[in-house]
Order: sequence, then structure tokens, then C-alpha cells
Amino acid sequence: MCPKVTTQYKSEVRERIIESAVECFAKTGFDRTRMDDIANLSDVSKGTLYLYFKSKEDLFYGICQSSLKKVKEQLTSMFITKENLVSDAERFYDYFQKGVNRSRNIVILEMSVEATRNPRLRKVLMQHQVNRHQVISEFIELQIRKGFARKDIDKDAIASGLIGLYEGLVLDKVTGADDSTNKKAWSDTIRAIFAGIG
Amino acid sequence: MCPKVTTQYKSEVRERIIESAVECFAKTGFDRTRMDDIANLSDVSKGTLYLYFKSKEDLFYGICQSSLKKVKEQLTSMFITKENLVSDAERFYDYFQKGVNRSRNIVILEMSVEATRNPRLRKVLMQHQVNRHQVISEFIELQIRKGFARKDIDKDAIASGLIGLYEGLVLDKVTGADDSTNKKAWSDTIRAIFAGIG
Amino acid sequence: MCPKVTTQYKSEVRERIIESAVECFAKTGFDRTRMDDIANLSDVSKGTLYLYFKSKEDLFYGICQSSLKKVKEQLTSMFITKENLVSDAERFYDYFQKGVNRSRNIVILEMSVEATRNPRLRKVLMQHQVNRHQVISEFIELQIRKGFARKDIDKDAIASGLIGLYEGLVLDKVTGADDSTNKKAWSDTIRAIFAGIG
Amino acid sequence: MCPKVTTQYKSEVRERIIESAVECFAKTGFDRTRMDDIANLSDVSKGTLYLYFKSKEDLFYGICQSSLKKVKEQLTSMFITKENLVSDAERFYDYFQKGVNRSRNIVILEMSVEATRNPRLRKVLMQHQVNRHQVISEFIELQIRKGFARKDIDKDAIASGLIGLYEGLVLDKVTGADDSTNKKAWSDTIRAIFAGIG
DNA sequence: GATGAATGAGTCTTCATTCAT
DNA sequence: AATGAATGAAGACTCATTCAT
Repeated sequence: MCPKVTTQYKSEVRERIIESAVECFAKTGFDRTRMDDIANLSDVSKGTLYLYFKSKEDLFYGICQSSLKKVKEQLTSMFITKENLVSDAERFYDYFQKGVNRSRNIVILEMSVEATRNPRLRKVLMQHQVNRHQVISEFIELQIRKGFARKDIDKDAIASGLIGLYEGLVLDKVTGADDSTNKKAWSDTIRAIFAGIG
Repeated sequence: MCPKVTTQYKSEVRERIIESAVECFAKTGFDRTRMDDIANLSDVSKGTLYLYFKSKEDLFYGICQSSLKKVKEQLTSMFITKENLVSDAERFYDYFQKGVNRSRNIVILEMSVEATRNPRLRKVLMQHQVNRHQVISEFIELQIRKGFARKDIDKDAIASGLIGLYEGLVLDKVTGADDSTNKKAWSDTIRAIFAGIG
Repeated sequence: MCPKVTTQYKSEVRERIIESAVECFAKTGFDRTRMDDIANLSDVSKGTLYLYFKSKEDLFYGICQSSLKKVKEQLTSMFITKENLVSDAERFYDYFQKGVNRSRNIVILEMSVEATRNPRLRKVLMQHQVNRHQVISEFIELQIRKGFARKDIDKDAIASGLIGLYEGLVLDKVTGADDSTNKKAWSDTIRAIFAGIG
Repeated sequence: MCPKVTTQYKSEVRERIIESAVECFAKTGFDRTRMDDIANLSDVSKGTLYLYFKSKEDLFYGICQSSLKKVKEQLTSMFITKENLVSDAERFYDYFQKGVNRSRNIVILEMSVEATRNPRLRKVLMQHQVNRHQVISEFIELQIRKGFARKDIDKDAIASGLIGLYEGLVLDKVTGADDSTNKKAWSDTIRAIFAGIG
């Protein structure tokens, strides 16, 4: 392969490597995917991987950052809308599956597990959670102002609950839960949170 | 020699190996813990591990089964109680942390991630989820009968939602979320589900 | 191969590995000999090498120590004798080639070169040189007392000179100098040092 | 374009590469210096190195030749002088350190070690030693004629001894021997060779 | 001529598993 | 039954060399 010097080219290759690595890591897990696999899938030589990432671990960090960025974008656009969360819960569910595919979700899970033992990763992940929390929290604030939620609720607690619900359902989904069941769980629970089931 | 003693002894050793392996796997992950580590921690020789488990993978299955069993016991006793979930949500939160410690939770997470690619593991996990679902579903049924929940709700969807919420909050917890925040998220969200926040 | 638990056995294997490594390092140099080569020559598996030495570098240190020990023994026995250095110079020459073979000499040279950049190695080597210096210095002292050397000479300087001469001739020898020429250089120069050529 | 300028320019670049390579090889050894290191230090690109030397090994040969040439020049000018070796031994010592710096000496040592296994290198080195021997031998011849040395000595043996002494002291020096000690060893031993210590 | 991105062969090291004792 | 020394397959990473620009 011939050298291309454009910055854009380099950035494309980097992106290709990340995409390939996401696929590989999702399919076989971090420890069991070989650098060779990633090289083959991304159509560069093994040596080239090391021009872009200084180690397998560094590549994993790259993937994590890239994945969290995607989640953030998706989440932001999901909650920034003017739509009503309760009445459009199904649409939100569909939405949160488009932006972040199955492989990304698995990698994020692997990152979370790894974060339980890796401080650097934990720091990145916690910052991400803070960001995410803020988006949801502001959304609830808006609902309160609109009169869809009571003034006396603890919006931070509910935000954490919504995030937990979201994460738990993603976990169920990637581990094999039926999609339509999952979707109904999401929308009914959201509706319950706002309207109550009592 | 009395066979009963021998059997009991073997069972104790097996248990010790599993406990040690849980600690190791939680601390360093499946791929990065060495059979040596487990042997050292459980005070048996490396060779002995292979008398109890035919491979590292087999040991992992053993751990998974053991962990799921613990979760099931804890969940059952948690929801079988006559207490009211809404009013005693905090106590439930405390409860779900006693029976299943951090290491177990991490191993279960690792198992879940692994289940995304390993059919045998996925089968075990899904069966577990079916069991779990049933426990919660029956609990909701009870709430309905007691008049704490409306008749027209989809109790399966809410059950899935509650499980998702639970799993998501466990995930947050092991990855570093503040415990009291997490606890409040759990209880406020449970309350919201039953009473609504609107 | 079957496990033998005797300490003696372990020590023999260790010795065999060192001998093999000396041969390999002498033949192809440290960087270019593969751990595989050493494993093959010493008839153990590659993995076994790592039971005795934690890295290739560590194995090199082991060799260095072993080699310096041999040199020391040889030197000590060479100069501790009651023979007269001047009249028996040829015999000394023959002697110094028996105890330390060509491969060992080459390894010691490689160690010396490496010591120019590796502080740990340099320390070991310098300690060795101090020991060696002392042996020679005491020998000269003895010559002075016997009346074979004048009282006013700087015995440390002459000791360093003799060591330098020895090292230089070893260097010439391993790089291909003719042996009988070398031998004559040694004995004539020794004689000159004591008797003068003027 | 004027070819002379070009030729001179090329020769300067070649020289710069050699100087850089000497520094690198001395600092990290042949096998462990990367072509990248040499390229960086000599301020040319890695590709350019291959315009001047067809391989890393070839570059090493270039360095060896260059270094031996320097040694030869230094040795020749050192022994061709009319000064008296015995009375000016200190000055000779100082002299032999100016022309050939530490890095060069280390590279020559590395070359010597390599010569124990590489025939091509050995040939070059032995030719060099023949040249060197001749210079010293003729010097001794001169001393004999001047009456500073006896007629019946084997001047070849003494020449080899002097060279050995020189090489041994260089070896000690680069491996960390104290300089003034080394200097005294040189001059006292030279003096002894000519005047005897007996 | 000069560059440096790309390549992939080569090697150290690890570790699950076996088996003689 | 229990041990742990021995094995060797496997994989991350390096770096000399090439060649399109």
C-alpha cells in the first residue's frame, strides 16, 4: 500500500482501525482478539496499527473514547428534542438503537467491566456519566417547568434512575433479550415513572 | 474412610476454589487471571484445580452457576417478603447488596458480556432471567391484587423495567457510582413507578 | 521430561542452561541468539528457561557472574602458586587458557562492552577488577619481598599493567591472533617487565 | 550543477551519518540502535541512510573502516615521532586519547567482539593488526639501533606485548577504570619493559 | 535525490494444561 | 489424591527495509 500524506487520509485509516477493532472486540472480547485480526479486518498491516496506536491497550482507550462520544451524541440529540418523552417513548427506544450499534454497546459494557479495575478507564467513564446525567437532569427540569412532573421530585435521583433503566435494558438486549419485549419494558416503565402505576 | 466426610471435604474445597476464582476474576478479569493466582489464593496446587474443574473455562461456568444461584436466592427472598416494595425501597436496596458482593457482581457482569458471544453461557443466563422475571412478575401480580397497582398495566413489561433498573444501578455501582446517590435513585424511581411523578 | 525435585538436579539444569547460553552468546552474540537456540542446546523447553531465569537479560547476568567466578578462580590459582612468574611465564600462559575457554572469553568481552552502557553490569565488573587487582598486587608484593622486584616500584601500577597486558592478549587471541605468537608475546613481555629489555 | 560540490556534499553527509552511527552504536550497541536513531541524530531521513549504505550491516562496516583508519593515523603519528617512548610515556598516553574518542573505542571493541564470529570483519581487523604491529615493531627496531634496547630481544613479541598492553588499558578505560590510575599503569609498565623492575 | 508511511518477518515471553512422582 | 516442574503454542510488539511520491 502506498503512503498517503493527507491528514484526512490518516484520520480515515484511524477511523477504519477503530471500527474494525470495535467489531473484533465485540465479537471475541479484548483479550482474545489478536492484533492480527484487527489488522486483517481493517486492511492494514499489523505494523501500521502501531503507527496509530502505541499498544493494544491504547487502541482500547481509543475505542472507548470514540464509543462514549457516540453515546453522548446520541443521548444529547435524543433528549434535546422538544418531543414529549412519555408519549414518544417507543420512538426514543428506536432512536437509541440506531446511533449506537450492538458492537459498540458490547464494547461499552466491556469498558465498564474493565473500569471496575482500571482507574484511568474509570475516570473517563465517570466523566461521561456526569455529562449524561446532566443531559437527563435538564430534561427532567424541563418537564417540571412544562408541568409534566411535580416540583417536589428529586430530579437527580430520577435522572439516575432513568439512566440505570436505560443501561439495564441495553445490557438485557445485548445478552439476548427479545427486542419487542425490551421496547415495551422501556416505554411502559417510562410511562409509569411519569404517570405512576398505582 | 467415611465417604460422607470425603464428599463434604471435596465440596468445601470446590467452594473455596470458586470463592478464590471469583475474587481473582473480579480483580483482574477472566483472561488475565492465571490459574496460578487462583491456586495460590485457594491454597491448593495448580494440579488440584484440574481435579475439580476440567479447564479454566469450566471453572468459569462453575462460578457463573454459583453466582446466578446466589442472585436468585437473594432476589427470591427479597421479593417473597410481605413488605411493601414502595415504602421499603431503601431496605430493598440495602438488601440487594448484602447477599451478592461486589466481586460477584463484577463476575456476573463479565459473564453477561461473555454471554453476548458464547451460546452456552447465553442459555444459562437467559434461563436465569426467565426465573428472575417470574419472581418479579408474581410480585407485581400481588401488588395488583392488593390494590397497589392498577389492573390494566402490563406486568411483564414493568417486571422487565424493574429488572433493568436493578441491573443498570448495579452496573453504575460497580463502576464507581456513589452509593447513597445510587440508593436514592433506586428508591425514588421505584416510588415513581408506583406513584408517578406527574 | 519428568520433574526431579532434588536441589542438585535443579542446579545441574541451571548449569547446563548457562553452558549452553555461553556457547550461543559466544557464537552469535547476545542480541542475535534466540531463546529457542539456548533451549535446544540445553535440552530443555523454552518455558523451562524462564523457570530458571526471569528474562534473557537475567540469563546474561547469570552467565556474567558465572564467567567472572571462573576467571577469578583461575586467576587466583594461577598467582597463588609458589612458582616464579618470570621463569614460568609460558606455563602461566597455558594455564590461563585451560580454565576459561574461548566462549567464556568472548562472553566476558561482550559483557565488558555492555558494561560501558549498563551501570549494573559495570558495577559487577568493577568489583571483579578490584578483586583481580588485589591478587596481582599481592603477587608483586611477594616478588618484592623475595627480591625479584625493586622496592621502589609502584606495585599497583604494575598490577594494572599486567592485567591490561593479559586482557589485551586475550582480546587478540579471540579475534584471531596466532596462539604461539601470543604466547611468546606474553612471556617475553613479562620477562621484560621484570628484567627490562634495555 | 557542479559535480565537485555534489561529491563533496555527499561525502559530508556520509561522514555525518558515520559520526552519528558511532555515537548510537557506542551508546546502545549495534543490535539495539535503530536506523531511526541514526537518521534522527544525523538529520537525514531513514530512506537517505539507504542511499549511502545498503544495509545496517554495511553501515557498520563503514564505521569499522573509518574507526580503524583513525586508530592507524593516531598510532602512526604516535610512534613515528622521534621522542623517546620511555621518557615520554605519559605524553603518549595523553596522545592516544585525543585522536580516538570513547565512542570510537567502544565501537572498535564491539567490532572486535563481532570479529570473533564474522570472517569478513576478522579479515579487516587482522590486516589492521598487521599494520599496527609493523609500526610498533619498527619503533622497537629503532630503539635497538639507538641502543635503548638490547639486540637479542624478540622485537615482534615485545611489539605484540605493547599492543596488548595498549588494548587492555583501553578496555579498562571504557569499562570505567580511573583515568589517572590507568595512565600510571601505562607509563610505569612501559618503563618497566624497557628498564626492568628487577 | 530525499522522504517517511507501510510492511511483515522475527522473537521474547506468558500461561493453560499435563503427568511422573 | 495432590503436587508443581515441564511443556510449547500463541500473541504483542519491534524494526530493517522498501518504494510511491
